[in-house]
Amino acid sequence: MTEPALTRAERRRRTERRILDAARELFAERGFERTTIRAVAGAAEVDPALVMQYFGNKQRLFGEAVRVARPTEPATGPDEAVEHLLGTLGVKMSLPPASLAMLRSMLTHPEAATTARESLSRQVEQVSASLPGEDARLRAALMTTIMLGLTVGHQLLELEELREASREEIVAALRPALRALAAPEAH
Amino acid sequence: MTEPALTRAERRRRTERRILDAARELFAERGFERTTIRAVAGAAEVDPALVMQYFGNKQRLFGEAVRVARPTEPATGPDEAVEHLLGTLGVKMSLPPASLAMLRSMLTHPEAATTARESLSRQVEQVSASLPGEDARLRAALMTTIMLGLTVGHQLLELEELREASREEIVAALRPALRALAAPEAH
DNA sequence: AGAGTGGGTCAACGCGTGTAGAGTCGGAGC
DNA sequence: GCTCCGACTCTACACGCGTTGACCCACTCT
Repeated sequence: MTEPALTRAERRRRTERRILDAARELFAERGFERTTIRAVAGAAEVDPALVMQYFGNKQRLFGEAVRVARPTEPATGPDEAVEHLLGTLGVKMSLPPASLAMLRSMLTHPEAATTARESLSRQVEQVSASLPGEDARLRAALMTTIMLGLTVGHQLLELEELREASREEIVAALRPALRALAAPEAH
Repeated sequence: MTEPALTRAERRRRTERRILDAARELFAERGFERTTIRAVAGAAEVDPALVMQYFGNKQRLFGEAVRVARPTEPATGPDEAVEHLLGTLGVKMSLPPASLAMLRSMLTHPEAATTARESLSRQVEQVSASLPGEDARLRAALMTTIMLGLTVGHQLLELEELREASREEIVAALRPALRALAAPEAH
């Protein structure tokens, strides 16, 4: 019938990707502890042992699932920093599953916590560089944690009060608050 | 020697409290999944079976450990709402262990998530009532999630950038941002 | 066509967990 | 002073987990 025409390497990458996608989804949904290798294998329609064969152990699977490309943009000025942060809230306010997986587990899994800290520190550094004032670092940290709180509340806790607002409404309401932190003198 | 003079009921309450304190501490530190009944019993210097006898099962133990008195203060005005939120950050920015235990597990434990949602919704409602404007509810939600992000970043993730600042510095830096949300017209 | 590689499965092990029930023992009550 | 009660412990069970090693079988290569 239809030619499968899948080389070995292709098949391998395809199932490896299926496993990784399933893992990301489950980690994002339930966190590290509540996600079992068996569940991942089931979602990927694969034997649990194959997951081990590909990724060694659960921890490494998590590490791979959570790995995400991180584009670093240069700093310009306070207003641009604010808009860049607000732009972080993608269309329909959804982060990539890999990031959600990491965030979901950051409070209960040591390695996820480390990854989250590093990622947040980078963002603080980046934002801080484009802010004026001596306490720029603290204000950048506050701006970053504001975005963190918003993401946690909206994506992970799924708070009604946030879910019933559109992205634009949230951005519009939040902008003044971030501006107040970005340029404290000019209020 | 020294009179123990502990009645049965007293002894019982004392050990029950030791268990509950140990549970709170461990839940706050490691979250629900990583905290074992055996570890709680060990920390309370008690047999694991006694924990079961007192609290029935792990879930109920968690529920008891997380239970916290919730004072509801009446709403007055936007400025008071801001100061009330800022006042939430207690001395040295530490929440009661029961609250930390709940927060630690809110992303990975369904029941903790529900409790967190309810608690946050109450706060949104309360703040919202003292804000002007039609989108008061959204702005109140944003103010609440800002505090949530700060608590998560400071208490649970222990971000350096926040830890190296004093409570007063944080309050001072954050106030304008909250004010911008509380009274959007008067900027 | 035959050998061999490698993607994939099967069955099982060891461990730690939450949990249950029988048992112990010292102080309280008559 | 004997008995009972209740705080507390001991032992064990069943289950689900991460993980392992042997195995199978289709496709590729010569």
